[in-house]
Amino acid sequence: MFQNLSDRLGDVLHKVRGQGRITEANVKETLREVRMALLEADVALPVVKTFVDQVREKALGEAVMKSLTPGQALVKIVHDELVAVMGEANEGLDLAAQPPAVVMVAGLQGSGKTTSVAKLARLLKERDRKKVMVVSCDVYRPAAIDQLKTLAAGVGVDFHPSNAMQRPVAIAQGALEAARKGFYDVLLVDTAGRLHVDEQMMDEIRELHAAVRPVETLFVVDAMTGQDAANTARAFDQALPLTGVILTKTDGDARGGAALSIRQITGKPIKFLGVGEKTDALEPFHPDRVASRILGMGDVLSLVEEVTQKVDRKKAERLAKKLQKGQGFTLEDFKEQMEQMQRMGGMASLMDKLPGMNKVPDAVKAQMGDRETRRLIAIINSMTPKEREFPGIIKGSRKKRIAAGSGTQVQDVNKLLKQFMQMQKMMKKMKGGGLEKMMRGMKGRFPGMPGGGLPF
RNA sequence: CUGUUGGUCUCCCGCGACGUUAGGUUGUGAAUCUGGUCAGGCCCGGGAGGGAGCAGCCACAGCAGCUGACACGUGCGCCGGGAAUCGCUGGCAGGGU
Repeated sequence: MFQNLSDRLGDVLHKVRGQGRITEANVKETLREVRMALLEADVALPVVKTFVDQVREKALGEAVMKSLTPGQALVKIVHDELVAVMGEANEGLDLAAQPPAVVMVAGLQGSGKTTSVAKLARLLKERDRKKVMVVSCDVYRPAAIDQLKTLAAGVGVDFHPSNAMQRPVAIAQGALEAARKGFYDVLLVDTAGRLHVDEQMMDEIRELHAAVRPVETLFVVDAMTGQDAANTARAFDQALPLTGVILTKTDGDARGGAALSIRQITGKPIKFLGVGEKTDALEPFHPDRVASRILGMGDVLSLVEEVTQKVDRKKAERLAKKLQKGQGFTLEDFKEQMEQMQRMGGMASLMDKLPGMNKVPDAVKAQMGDRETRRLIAIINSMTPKEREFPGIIKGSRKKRIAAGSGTQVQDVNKLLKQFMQMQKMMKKMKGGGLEKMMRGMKGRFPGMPGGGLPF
């Protein structure tokens, strides 16, 4: 995400990073380029202006000039300013109200409201252990209600039925009543997409808002609309008291203008980022982490959070214990590891968050990416349990069977076995160290990885 | 010597015992050369869709254990019934010397 912006800023700052001395002239030059980069990223002009001014003021202060590594200091200032622009700290949802806490979403057509509702429902259910109900008040778009119903079933939250013949306000009130009776913690209200110039529709949503009195009113907006996102948000805010923003489709947004502009223009915090199509692709918005990511410094914090959330603890522990007991690391374990990696969104999203990785060309990323991993998993899937346990028995005719069954070549099977042997050797070395040591070992190996420790 | 009556021997029938088999049942269950269903991966197709198919699962073959016939078998039983025999052996009755 934010690939272009990240590249541009990365280049600019790379130049100054190593410099031992910083003059007013090259600060000016640098800032000019930063400004260009931001404008190209479709960041709103006033935001760019204040941003650059702020950076200049601080950069010319004594702290930077006297610093032993002025380049580094400058980077830090840019980083801090980015954070400031985006709103300092992460703001979560405030659900402290008398349950059921109502959360309403609003936004333009096609911005991703319904999907965001589903994602949010899942997050609240899985991370915060809330009892969640969702309801759709979209009586205009065909099948909108069914869509939410399907999504709700997919993420395992309750859906309050409604149909296109009802009035939105009536639906919302009915749902609220049901949520109260069912002792739900949270009621998520999906609304129809609308334009802020459509008076009739804006009246409707005002009415809706008044009827359910949500504790959170989130504006859902497509990141790819750039600074326009900020403008529409502001327009909506004039009609409704928004409490925050969900920025969607950030995975496809190379520029980042929306993320950087919204806070400044509207004064509303971005609360979540939609980072993909699947229902687990919703991240809380942490300005500092996003700033780090933009500057190519990696977002190890998010990565760690994600790992702890998605790696199956029990399985990992079982594996660690098994290794400690000195039992072999089998193909089955190997497969499990790869599957976990897949669950984290594959290598691509993983590397997106690692420091220094944004210099790796996309082609390489793709190559070591999911496809290959999926094939490896497929190969192991074609083996019998015995073969997974004792790969030594896999000889010619077995290889032939496995290759045919998994749609690969015998060479691929050989390659996998070889990689597995290496992995096994590595595991043996780490025996006794437990999970932490294993993780540490892997982390150390990551940057120079191709051809190295991990099988990709 | 004759008659008679047992045992033995021989044969038949029954019962039993033992063995075997059909069947039942439980477990196990072929990497691939068994069937079904086929995740994943693969192939064809622009797509809609198709196709081959590994692992798994289910089943079947196989194997093992238990059970085991109103089915078959038995150098078996000193078990019952019958026939036959008078070869061997015992009892009883009558006659002769």
